[in-house]
Amino acid sequence: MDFEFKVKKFDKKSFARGGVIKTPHGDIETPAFSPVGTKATVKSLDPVDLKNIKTQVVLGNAYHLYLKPGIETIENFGGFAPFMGWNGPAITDSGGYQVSFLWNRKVRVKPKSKISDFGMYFYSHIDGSKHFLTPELSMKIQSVLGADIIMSLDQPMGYEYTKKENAEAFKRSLKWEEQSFRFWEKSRKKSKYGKYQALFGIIQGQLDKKLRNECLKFIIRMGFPGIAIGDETIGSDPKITAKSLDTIAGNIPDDKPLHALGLGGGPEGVFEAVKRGVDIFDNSSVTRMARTGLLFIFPEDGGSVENKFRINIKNSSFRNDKKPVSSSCSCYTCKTFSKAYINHLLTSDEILGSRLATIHNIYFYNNLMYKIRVALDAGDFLDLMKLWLKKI
RNA sequence: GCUGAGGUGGCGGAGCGGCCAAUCGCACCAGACUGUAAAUCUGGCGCCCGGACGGGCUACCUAGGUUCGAAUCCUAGCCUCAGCA
Repeated sequence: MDFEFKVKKFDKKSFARGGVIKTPHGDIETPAFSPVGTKATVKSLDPVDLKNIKTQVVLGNAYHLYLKPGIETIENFGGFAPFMGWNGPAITDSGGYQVSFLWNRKVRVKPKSKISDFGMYFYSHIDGSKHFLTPELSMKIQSVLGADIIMSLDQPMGYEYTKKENAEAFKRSLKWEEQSFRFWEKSRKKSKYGKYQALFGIIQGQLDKKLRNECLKFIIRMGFPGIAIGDETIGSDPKITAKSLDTIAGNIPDDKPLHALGLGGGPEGVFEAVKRGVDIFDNSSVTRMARTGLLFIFPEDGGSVENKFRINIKNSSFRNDKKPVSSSCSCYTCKTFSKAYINHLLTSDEILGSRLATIHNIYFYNNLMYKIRVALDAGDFLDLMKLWLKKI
């Protein structure tokens, strides 16, 4: 079997589930966190670091890697994971989010990208060159990137869209996802290197239960081996994330893993998501926050919903703090260094600071997911959640 | 000693009669951060009135002076730097 998702334990009081995703490059125990390695690097860490902090899978991006170094280079290395020296399971994103994001957010760059039913015109943020991203191209890129899990091309709905734009985006995503599926089938569901790639359909629809489920049914009907859920409502506010996931909680088939794209909201967001059936998720802010000084702390160290389970290590109050970032954390950073030292490194823009902080944050997340898996196995997931959030 | 240049907020450095509590950068203090265009971005940053607004006070080396009004002009002093002896 090339790809398989198996639930080992269903939580009796919620939609949470513990299981395993089997991929050509190894197993992923779920629920799992995937650090983001957009440009074929989890910023500041190497694969040995990643393994040491129990990383199971990394996520790369079609948009960025297509622009640089380009798929010809990646192909010479047999995929982006071998390129970066990572031999475990990998995921790639389709690029849909990136291009829409540019268009949607009106950020810094002109000209903006243009989206039609045929695909997305966009201008490279690196050299300004014009490109046209279609479902076919995204699939082609992702085939070369060679990840075990790949994403359909979509156009996420957005807060800043008008009603009409959102309706268009929704329809367009269904169309593109179907086209992605067809191209994937045509390439016999395999990467350029002959390994099976599991294509995930992405559920759109924001907080609209009808749209979400229409999309979900379509994905199930098509026969995608996995399901992803995305857009801004999965973002950084745990309450909205919960609302968003409530629209489809309980409707995910037992044999399809559910991936939350860009699941933010810290540990609270993770619990809310797992409770509603999320099996795997990625999030770029875990590593970005590390670099900017926001480090996660366990409840034993004072982490709570109120402080979002984190401290800002750059705050002057830590300048002379000899204690580790988290005394109940057994990552290399916490076992070896003081808060004062991490404070010093990050406020001095020393590169070691980024690395040590990133090690801690990813370890924290992987450890949290481990604790959740253990709790699921023991049948007391909601107790763990209550312990952390002081509520259910 | 002579000649020239200059002394501005923690630092660098604008301003050269009113629009100056003083551009800007750094540092500092906070905040934010979704499928990473992020070692990024945003805000604050003389003191006081709790924050904003508004207001008060003290300020541009020191001491005087000119002026309705001076960081900006004049005089003296002190100090720094460069060149020459």
